[in-house]
Amino acid sequence: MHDKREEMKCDCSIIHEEVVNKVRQLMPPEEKLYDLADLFKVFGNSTRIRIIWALFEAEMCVCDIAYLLNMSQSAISHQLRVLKQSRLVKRRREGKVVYYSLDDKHIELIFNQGLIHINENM
Amino acid sequence: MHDKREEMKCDCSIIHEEVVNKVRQLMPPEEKLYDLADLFKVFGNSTRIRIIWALFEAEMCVCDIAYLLNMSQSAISHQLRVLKQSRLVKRRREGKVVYYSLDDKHIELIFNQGLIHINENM
DNA sequence: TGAACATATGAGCATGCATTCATATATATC
DNA sequence: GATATATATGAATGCATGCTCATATGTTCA
Repeated sequence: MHDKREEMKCDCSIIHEEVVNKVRQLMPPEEKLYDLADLFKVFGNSTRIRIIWALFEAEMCVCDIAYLLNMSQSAISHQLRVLKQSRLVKRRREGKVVYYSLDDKHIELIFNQGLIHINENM
Repeated sequence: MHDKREEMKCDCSIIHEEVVNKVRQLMPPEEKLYDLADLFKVFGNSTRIRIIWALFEAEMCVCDIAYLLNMSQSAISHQLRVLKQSRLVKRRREGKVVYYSLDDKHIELIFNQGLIHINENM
């Protein structure tokens, strides 16, 4: 039997064990928090943010987006792939052209809350 | 006088100039979108997400958080620094111990929207 | 003052990620 | 089928970032 402390990565003594235990119970499952971080990771890039915001206003093809954001077609295409994999956008092919649009109703709410934060705190 | 196309980074012809112009007008200023991406970047890391969520439940010291998340004191301290710089947490010193708590009312709304997204889409 | 403890921080390292470049795929038109 | 155009994608590259390790700072107490 060895002391619990020896197993700990945190190299300090626990100070408020009761608080920690309470918090541990109240927190969402680890897995959810990892998923949440992954979602925000997608939003944490200005190119993707700008693509998403552009798609709030209208469905657009890859070329439109690249022109709008003044970036290469390839760069946009790579990022659209990321957004597609996160199921945030959907595509529709019409001949040679592929149109992208948003595939989620919550994004706008999340973004608007984010903007409120920014406008009040910076 | 040279063709507008030659200045473009996107190596394709524009297809829907009207749509692009409309969208350009409707989008928030570039700067806001960069700030928004920066905010989400902070949330896009599972350690920071877990710290923030823990602080929803109670004020805690660095040591508590490190123990709760089973991470080193140094790692937590570095991340608290990031959160502090983004004005998401505030600190209060009491002797040797520094207590951290949330410094923002919007975070919870943003996170809850994020969770709604995750729960419906995964 | 000096020892003990909580926290902060700089440097180094390893990994992740966004873009570019070259090229492949898909579709339409001749 | 051959060409042109829109999009997709793999590899390479350069930069950002999260953690560790060592150490500094700040505070208490003897």
